[in-house]
Amino acid sequence: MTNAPSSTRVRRNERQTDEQADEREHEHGDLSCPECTGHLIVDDEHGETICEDCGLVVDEKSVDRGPEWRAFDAAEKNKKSRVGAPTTNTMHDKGLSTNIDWRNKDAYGNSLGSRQREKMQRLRKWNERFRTRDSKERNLKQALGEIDRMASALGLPTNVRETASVIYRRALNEDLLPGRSIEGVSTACVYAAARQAGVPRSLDEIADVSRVEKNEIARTYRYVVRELGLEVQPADPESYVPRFASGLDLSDEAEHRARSLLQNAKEKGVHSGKSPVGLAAAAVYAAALLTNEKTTQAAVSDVADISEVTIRNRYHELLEAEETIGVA
DNA sequence: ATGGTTTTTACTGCGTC
DNA sequence: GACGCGGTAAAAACCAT
Repeated sequence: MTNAPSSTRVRRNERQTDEQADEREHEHGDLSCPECTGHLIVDDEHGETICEDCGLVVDEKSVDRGPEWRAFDAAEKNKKSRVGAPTTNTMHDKGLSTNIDWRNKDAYGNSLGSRQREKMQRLRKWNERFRTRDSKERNLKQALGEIDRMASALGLPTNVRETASVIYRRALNEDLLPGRSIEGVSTACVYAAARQAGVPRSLDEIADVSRVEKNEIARTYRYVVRELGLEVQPADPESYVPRFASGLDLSDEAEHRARSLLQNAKEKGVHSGKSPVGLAAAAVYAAALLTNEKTTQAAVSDVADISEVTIRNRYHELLEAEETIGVA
């Protein structure tokens, strides 16, 4: 940013958004503003002397020790601050938290007395406690953001997001996270939550909005489900029907038809071992034919992410099941 | 790792508009 | 001739063992 020394600038309300700013500003003796005779304040952060009342910038000679660029809120400010140790992403807290050495030596290398040693033990213990708690908070915050992002990308309702967050929290509390990425676990939580809520999304759809490989999602999902004892029934083909139907602009009648087709199939036990998505897609396609609504296999395959071949196979089976029911 | 099952890919033929 | 549909064989993916 070109720090043009304009003669009179006015800064209002742009000031201290965080604690640190408090210390940088202090009263500037008995000087008063040439404009309004208000108090002058030295703002070391920006190297300016400004009027407390009217915001007039009187002097801006001193060195700017503040953050690199302008910041519009506290978070951004922190990010752009020049101070602090270099951060690393390899540690859960980016290496910014306090570490207490395990050696019982003081700064000069002398051994500590027994009282001091005890004190250090207590400090270590508590420091550790706070540190891990903090890391969990941070972890959670990031995960929740991620969950929200994916959920809205998938058009999932808020109750699913909440379920996902709850699952995530549980995973976090049970220490399921170490060794797994936040991304992966939050994705798995979304997947699980969507299924539990009866609005399942296929692994492929999930993988599309996640930064994690499908394989890892599946693995993490199984792990989370197992460890948390989550009960997730195998996805019911019917739960896919509404989404596909509306994606194809089909009538309610067709949708209803698809459901009854599926129920029939269920009774005949046609659906064991087959992918529920395929069945649902086939049912939707068949229903569209039966209600004389225009659809193509290609269209269904597109909205359901299932190959046309599979749709054909399934929908033959569906119709067969329908006939045998009619005969029986 | 392996074998069995399901799904996908790729290709072909048929009928219709 | 392009399109929708049906079928097939081989490859790939998936799953339980």
